[in-house]
Amino acid sequence: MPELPEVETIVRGLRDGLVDRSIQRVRVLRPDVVRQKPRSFSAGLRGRTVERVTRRGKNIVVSLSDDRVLVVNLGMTGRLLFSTPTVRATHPAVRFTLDQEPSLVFDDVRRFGSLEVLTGKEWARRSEDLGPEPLGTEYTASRMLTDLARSASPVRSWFLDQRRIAGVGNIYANEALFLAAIHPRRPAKSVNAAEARVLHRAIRQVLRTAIENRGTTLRDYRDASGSPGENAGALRVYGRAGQPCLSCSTEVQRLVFGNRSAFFCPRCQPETDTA
DNA sequence: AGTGTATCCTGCAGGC
DNA sequence: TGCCTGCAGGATACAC
Repeated sequence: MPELPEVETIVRGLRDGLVDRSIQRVRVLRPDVVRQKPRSFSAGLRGRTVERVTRRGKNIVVSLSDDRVLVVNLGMTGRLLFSTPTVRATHPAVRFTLDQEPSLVFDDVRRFGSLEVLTGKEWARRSEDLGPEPLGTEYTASRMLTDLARSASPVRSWFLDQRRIAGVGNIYANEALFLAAIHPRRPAKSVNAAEARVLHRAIRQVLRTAIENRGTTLRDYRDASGSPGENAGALRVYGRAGQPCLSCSTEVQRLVFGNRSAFFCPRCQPETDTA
């Protein structure tokens, strides 16, 4: 569900209400979303104060006193919500009672999400396994080209691999490839320098626009206040199989590989490399 | 080493 | 109405 723009929106929405709050009580209602024993998970959080709320890839990173870090990955349907009378969790998995109202709840229908308490060092090591932040100033087109050149996998699959680039998921991978006129199944290493420049600009553009629109809500995604995002109307190919391409009116195609759907315009994104 | 497939889980939409 | 199938924004354990 949530990709970089959705997680960024949630993080921004959590900051004000969470920084300087202390965690008083943790109730694990669904142990399978917690990656450690519920007792040690709770013990690692209880009594600690929130110092920062940041994002790394698709992870929400809550930095706490005593060198603890709560890392939340939302999976497909996870939400991290301030629990107010108007915002009710439908599938609460973990509840956090703070020193002030409102409390915080991790809600997740499918329970593919995960929560974990780490030390700062453990988190730093984990973070090294993630690729660069696509919106970072140091992420250049030439860096992207170098990384693409190392992989023979389909470029859409390349985007989804968090070790290569952090935070991109299926929606924005497909959108960026459409903007760059690159077929989703083309080998990553077949993307040439000129195409990489366009693709680099495209992924950053797509992610920035989605952040401005507060994320894409297709079904489940909500921000920390329970509000949906407004980016769905900005999507050009994702989920539009059978509908006309917005550039050329050719039918948008759906193709399944790597267990995920890819959406593309066969005319705007020919499979044969133009390289 | 790198890549593709199967699996975790629930809910919803569409076909019959 | 109900039953069935397919599908979903993610990550990961495995087989090759």
